Amino acid sequence: MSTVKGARARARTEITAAIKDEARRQLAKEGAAKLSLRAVARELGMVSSALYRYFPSRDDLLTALIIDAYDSLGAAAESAQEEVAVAEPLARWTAVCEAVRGWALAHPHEYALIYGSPVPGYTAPQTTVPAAARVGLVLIGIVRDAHEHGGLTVPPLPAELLGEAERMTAELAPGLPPEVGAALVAAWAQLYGLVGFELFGQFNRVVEDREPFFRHAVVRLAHGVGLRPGLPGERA
Amino acid sequence: MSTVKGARARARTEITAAIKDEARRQLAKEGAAKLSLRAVARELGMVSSALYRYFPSRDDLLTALIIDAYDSLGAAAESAQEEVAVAEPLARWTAVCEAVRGWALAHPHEYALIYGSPVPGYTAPQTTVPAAARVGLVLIGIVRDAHEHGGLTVPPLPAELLGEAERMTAELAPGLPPEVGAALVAAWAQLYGLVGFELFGQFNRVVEDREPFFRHAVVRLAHGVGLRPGLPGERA
DNA sequence: CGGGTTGGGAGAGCAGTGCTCTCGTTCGAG
DNA sequence: CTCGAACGAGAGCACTGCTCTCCCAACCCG
Repeated sequence: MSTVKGARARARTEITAAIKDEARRQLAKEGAAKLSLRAVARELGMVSSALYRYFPSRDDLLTALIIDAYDSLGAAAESAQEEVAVAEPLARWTAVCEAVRGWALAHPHEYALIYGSPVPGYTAPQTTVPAAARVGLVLIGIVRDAHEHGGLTVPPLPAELLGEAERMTAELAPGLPPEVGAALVAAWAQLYGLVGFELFGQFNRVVEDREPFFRHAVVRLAHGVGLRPGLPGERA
Repeated sequence: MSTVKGARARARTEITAAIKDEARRQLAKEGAAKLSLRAVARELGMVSSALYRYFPSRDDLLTALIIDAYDSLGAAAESAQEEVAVAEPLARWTAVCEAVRGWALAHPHEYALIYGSPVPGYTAPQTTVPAAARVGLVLIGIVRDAHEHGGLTVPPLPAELLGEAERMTAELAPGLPPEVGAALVAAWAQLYGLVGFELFGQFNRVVEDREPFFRHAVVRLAHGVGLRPGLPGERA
């Protein structure tokens, strides 16, 4: 697709991109709360009302930025994963987690935009779902590989959780044991807790040397989903 | 303190409280972003400029609400703890975690205010620190009791983390082994991750039956800091 | 009791915001 | 070539946080 297109359509995509770029710049500098449509327009040399030809509202602009942020984070996670051999699932796991943390520290406001407090009443449109899922899919893939090659050991579930664990595992990681699926979702949320606490200042005056702390926490998270240091597959 | 006070001082504290109450109402209904000084003043039948006699800026009002929220959450955690015997640390742990989750679900916007994305450039004033620490202190207390009565088993730390773990444990939970201190801080952040993911909608279409999921995750968190189901103290 | 001090409410006003509407212009498909 | 759609400019509305000035009433002290 993306045929030659007339000058008008070309201009439209270019201007749309320019608006998003400028908005992202303001977002990175001042945060979502201070992102002003008028300021973006001003910086681009256009008048504020013209901007509404491209984004029907401020929320729509933010939504576009959210999708981009999810994609950027997902891409970071994917490329981190690809740099470690499949046969070393624990190393893959930690690499991905550290990539997530690194991305968050490099793009704090964008991380806050996607994982921080959502605007009340604002429910993310379905458009964001695929982009948002990418990091989760990476983690699922790592654990699935480990499961197929080596086997995972996770303590059994309490009876009250069994049904729900089976349901959600079947839906998002079919083939994995339900204990692993449940542990995976929990680990995902906990990873987000670790990153968020550091990013949002909750570790100030508590944890000083964050990298080793995070590394260790993430390894223990991996243990929680059954990934163990030695014997990942022996025979890849 | 708090002597009879003249009518003027009395009115001041009353009006200050009324402003906070109305602000809290708006916060609960619409969220922090839409909390408007003018709307608060309007609702109270005063003019907006009068409100600045009580709070020098919108941020100061928000800070007051943040402290109140921390205190309310801390009180919820403390009272949940007190309802379970000291001799059952694991039950205490889960009770406190569930109290935190319950409070968060009951006061989503206030939870977002304290644990969500902070306004960029806004660093929480030192005033908030004691209130913010209460939940952490409760968790530390539970683990300390368990450690003194029964003993905890936590895997050893990697060398690179030992020094930092000793430092932070000495500072906020002296007496505990450094492995436990580090695990505790991590568990605290992870608890926040679990609650945040549920609250901010990240579990939508993923986890449906949240209570058992949370309960199980929290028990495994407790295992991570060394709390084990049986033998907590035998002899309280 | 009386006068000065001060705390606090009222109002106007400034600069900024998101968003709407109207009015020309210009591009491009039929 | 023409006519409709896309687009930019500008004015304007309702709202925001915050400041400044004015003025009254409560308070403290002699």
